[in-house]
Amino acid sequence: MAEADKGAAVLSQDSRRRQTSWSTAEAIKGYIRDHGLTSGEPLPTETELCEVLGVSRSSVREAIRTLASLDIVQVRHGYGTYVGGLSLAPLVSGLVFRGSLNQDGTFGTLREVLQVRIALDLGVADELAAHYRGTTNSALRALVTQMRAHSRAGESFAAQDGEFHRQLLAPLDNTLVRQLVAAFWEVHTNVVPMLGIPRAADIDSTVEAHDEMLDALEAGDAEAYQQAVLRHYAPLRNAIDQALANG
Amino acid sequence: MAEADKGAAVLSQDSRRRQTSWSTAEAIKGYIRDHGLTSGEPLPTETELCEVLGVSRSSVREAIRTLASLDIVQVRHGYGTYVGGLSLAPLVSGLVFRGSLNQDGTFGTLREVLQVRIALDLGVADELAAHYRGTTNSALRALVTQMRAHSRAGESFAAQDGEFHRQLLAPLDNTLVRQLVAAFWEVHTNVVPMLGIPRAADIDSTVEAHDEMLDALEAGDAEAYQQAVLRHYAPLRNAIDQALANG
DNA sequence: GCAGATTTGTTCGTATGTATT
DNA sequence: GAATACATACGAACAAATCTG
Repeated sequence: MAEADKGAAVLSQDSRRRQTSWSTAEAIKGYIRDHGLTSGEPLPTETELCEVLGVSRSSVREAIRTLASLDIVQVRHGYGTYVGGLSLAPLVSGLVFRGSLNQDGTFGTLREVLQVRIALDLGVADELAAHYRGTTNSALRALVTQMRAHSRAGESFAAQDGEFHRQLLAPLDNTLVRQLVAAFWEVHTNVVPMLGIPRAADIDSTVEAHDEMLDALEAGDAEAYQQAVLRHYAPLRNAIDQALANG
Repeated sequence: MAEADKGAAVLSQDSRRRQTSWSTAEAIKGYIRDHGLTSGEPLPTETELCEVLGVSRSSVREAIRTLASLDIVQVRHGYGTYVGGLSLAPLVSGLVFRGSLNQDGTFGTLREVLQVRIALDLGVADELAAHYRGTTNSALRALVTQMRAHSRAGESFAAQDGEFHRQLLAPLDNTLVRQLVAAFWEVHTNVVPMLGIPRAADIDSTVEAHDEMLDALEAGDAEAYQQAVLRHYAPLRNAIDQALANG
């Protein structure tokens, strides 16, 4: 585990260099790397790791718990420990917690998340337009139809919205971008209910913007897609600005 | 801790709902929230938390370790536990580990990180241009000068590059974006050395692109800034594409 | 469905290292 | 330097969950 340790260099090295729980976590990461394990494959049992690493079970457990919270390993009670999904779940829970700390921070977090979501959506315009040019996408259109129905009935369409964005970015050859977009969508939908903001009057335009985004992409027009993305986020952006101005 | 728990819903809810170490971590988060604690403020000692939460020390310790790995709390050996910086450190370490898993994944990770960095830099163009319009920034210019000197001497200028980007985005009224940019910069600089790629011949153009970015911003020209950003990343992008094609 | 083996989860007690006063 | 408070580490025991035959 020579070079890859540098990722943990964000922490104070010297003070933690000797601590067994820290080095144990690094050792387990090294074990995964050296044995070429990938997501879902089993790790040795806790007692086996104790022997291999030469530390007590308590230390192994704390190290495993640390790695589990980062989704590097996954523990199944009574069965075993496995390599985790390496997802962005820790990012989500951290940001949601940050947003839940205080009412001011909630609005601020949402505003900041919104700007990031917009930047990411705009940043993949070219790649998406190139992929969708000349295609027809009935599954995505169906989701918009469902969204429209729910919106007119005054109901939430979060599920369909999430699925739309997930499917829309599915062809992207960039796992990180897809995970980031999904993560910030999740933070977004978790933070919004904390605010108790009234249902925006112009929420319907968000639904229609999904259709416009798809229109633009199927026409291969990246710029029109970007404009539709901005219209898509406009109602929420207005609601936040208004709330920040009033509060 | 009613609604804010949803952030943890990414994990398998039912199986973890009853586990004390999981609920203990949630309880500590609730303690922080309910007492309005902010970064740097002290938490009760482990033994006090045991009494308040009614669980054993081991469970409290594992919960604290979980939260520490998410930078929600910070433990100072022999002194006490404090509310953490709520930084994006877990994101960095997770991505660096992902990049270290295998050689193929390293290039892939770098390529993906690069696309995200570009999207974020482009996404803040308007805000930066509005802020820098008509200003002169000697500190940033000095960093570019240092970069140029190091580059011509065949040395690394990573430190100055990181500082340049950090200072450039400092005026942004968006903590999340600044942290994300810094985090991905860190992942980037940690992953690159794993590849052993030769020094690109066109690396000098990266240095000059920093000057061009600043020129554009001081002129208030967001679009010129975006072009400079793309030029800034072009050498590395070429190196990656070439490596992916050859390997 | 049941019983037993395996594995993780929780707890306690004790000894040690570390930082502050 | 001494005293105090605290975190760190270890080992052992028992509880709970899961799989296998």
